[in-house]
Amino acid sequence: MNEIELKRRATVHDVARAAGVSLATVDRVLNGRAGVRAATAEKVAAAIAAIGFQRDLSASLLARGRDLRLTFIIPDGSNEFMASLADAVSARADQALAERMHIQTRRVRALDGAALAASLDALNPHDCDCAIIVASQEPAVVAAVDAASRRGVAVMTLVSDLPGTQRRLFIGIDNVAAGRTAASLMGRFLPQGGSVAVIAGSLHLADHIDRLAGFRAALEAEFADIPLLGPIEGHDERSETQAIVGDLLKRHPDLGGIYNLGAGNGGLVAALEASGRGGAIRVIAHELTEPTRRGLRSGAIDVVLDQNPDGEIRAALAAARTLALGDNRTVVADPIEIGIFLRDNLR
Amino acid sequence: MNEIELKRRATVHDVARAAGVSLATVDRVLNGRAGVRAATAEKVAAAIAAIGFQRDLSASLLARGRDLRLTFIIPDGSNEFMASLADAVSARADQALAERMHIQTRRVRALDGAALAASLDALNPHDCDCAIIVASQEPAVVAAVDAASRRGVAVMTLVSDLPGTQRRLFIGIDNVAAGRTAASLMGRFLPQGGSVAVIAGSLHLADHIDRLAGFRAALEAEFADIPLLGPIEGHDERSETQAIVGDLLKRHPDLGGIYNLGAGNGGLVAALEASGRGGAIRVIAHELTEPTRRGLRSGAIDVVLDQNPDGEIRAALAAARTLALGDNRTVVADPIEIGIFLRDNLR
DNA sequence: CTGCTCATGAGGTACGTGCCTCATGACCTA
DNA sequence: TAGGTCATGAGGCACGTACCTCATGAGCAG
Repeated sequence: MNEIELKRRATVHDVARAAGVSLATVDRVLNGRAGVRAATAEKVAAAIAAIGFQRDLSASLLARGRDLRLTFIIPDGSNEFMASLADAVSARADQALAERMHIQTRRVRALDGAALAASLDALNPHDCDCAIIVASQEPAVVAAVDAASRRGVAVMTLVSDLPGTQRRLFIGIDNVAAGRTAASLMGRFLPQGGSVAVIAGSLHLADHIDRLAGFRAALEAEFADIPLLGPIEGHDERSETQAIVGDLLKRHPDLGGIYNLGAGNGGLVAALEASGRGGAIRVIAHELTEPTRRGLRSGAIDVVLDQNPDGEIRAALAAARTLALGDNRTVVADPIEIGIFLRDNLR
Repeated sequence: MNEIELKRRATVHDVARAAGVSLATVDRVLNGRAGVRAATAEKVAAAIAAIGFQRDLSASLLARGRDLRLTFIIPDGSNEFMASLADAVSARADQALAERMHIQTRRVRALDGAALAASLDALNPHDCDCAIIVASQEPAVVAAVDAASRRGVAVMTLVSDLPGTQRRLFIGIDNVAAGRTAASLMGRFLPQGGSVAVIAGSLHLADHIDRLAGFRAALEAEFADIPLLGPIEGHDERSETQAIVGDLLKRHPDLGGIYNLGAGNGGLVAALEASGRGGAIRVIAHELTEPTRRGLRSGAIDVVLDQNPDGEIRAALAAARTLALGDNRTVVADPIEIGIFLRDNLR
């Protein structure tokens, strides 16, 4: 009656038997070692497909006495979200180690393509299986990603993608959708006759570009009469963003809303509070961090769109494990959801 | 220069050495076998704590030639969310198997405590390490959960909790917060002078009770002048809910909003569309399923609060692995976020 | 002291995989 | 035909843990 041990996982032994070869040959094929005729390798590959063999990652790591080595490269600076991303990484480090994943984190100057590229160039497959980077779209970074990939260091992008490169996977939200959502909420909340200003961090960041595109498209489609100011680049810096917002508020008395699709929210909130126009302007920002939380509570910010750094790190770790199986099929990660936060559902 | 193999994970050998006992004794302690004096067990426990030993789950499962056995018990019926929960389980089955977790799913009649209890009673530790159930608050279920726990079958609750029992963990959203969020959005979106009706599935479900409490409290605090109708129980059934909504619309011409905190949304949307008052009533519902998606697109529903079944299953599997380490410390799971969906950010 | 129980140690095998050595035999070339 | 190269097989050891058997010695009751 009990259906215990119905199915047994296929092992390398099963593959050997099915392919009519020895264990050693299966091993040579699986681990890409030389000394196997193409025809024999074919037989083995066919057997693997036929019986649906999947390498046992844990046993493999155990046998090699080796942990998976991951390197996170995260922008440094006054961007609170990046800090929380780094925090999320260290919060997972212990759990990851228990699953034989060794995590290293490096911080590089934000929006500095050369620094990111240099950091990538320093990685070699001997001590890093996979690099997880927050990419900016610059030629040096593109080249470094492809070079790392050729060297045998898999690369995944986090938060901001780098399409058209050898990066194996992007972990992050659908930023076009995020921009659309911002537009739709802005349109609903905006008082009659106001204009909307858009602030971005950098137009070299894929995520910011995507948000802007989504925001523009949705606003045009649903609220075509709302005038748009910007985008203005605040470089994700607190002080620069503060200056921009202060200036906007001073020079545009008709300003009804601000969409900050980048970081620097400390400056955003400070400028709003200093202006005395706090609750009168509809403000949408990104990422639940200390300044945006404060802004939500005080009413300076109406909506925060969030991408849940902790969930992203979790997804990245899971994806890295899958990548490590050496699967050359496309790896898919669980999608990261866009969180919408109002004053009322603050975590 | 390279910092390879800085730290080695502690093994049972290290524990034996640190405690000054043999491997066999460490093994007896770790696996709760008899034949160890209390004083010796103490020494081993102290050594484990001192060197921070953590059992390697993968190696353990490998050695036992045994998968972790998990049983999901999910309500059956016309509740689309429960269907998507079951789908999420089967979607993860393969991946779980690759990590040596064997998943079984059972469906039992919704809101039928006796059926759920019987299903739990049928589980024995020989073929089930952990049961994951969607609980309803009934004495038979409480008893069955505690009995299973005593028998050696760990129990976790999913979606709807069962506090005051031996259940090891609850995986789900903060339903009080969800109710508060619904109230806050309803208050903002509601036209002047309308009343709000609340529909629940069952007041035996902890999640529904919590949502109701949160909704009431927040509405009272922020929008005390909005009259409340209900709660009316729709038993998470499509047709019953449809009848309730049709009746509400007919008998309350001043009705401004509906908060359906349970399921049966197919009926909700059908009744709204049939009434011709589609877009005029502010409607908030739970769970992104086929009917609520349709409702969002057509404008019949304004907001859907979602709890991401796929993420819940993932969290449940991760938690089950942690539980299996036999850790008697409290296990914590990643929190599940409340998703807020408007027409604009539909996945 | 004898005979017993019981805590503990010693050491083996197994799990699935990686990596190593060595032997064998087929085939090619000079 | 001799010598070489090369594909393949056979088998062992290791990783961290589980589980088994057997030996040893301490402690105790009679």
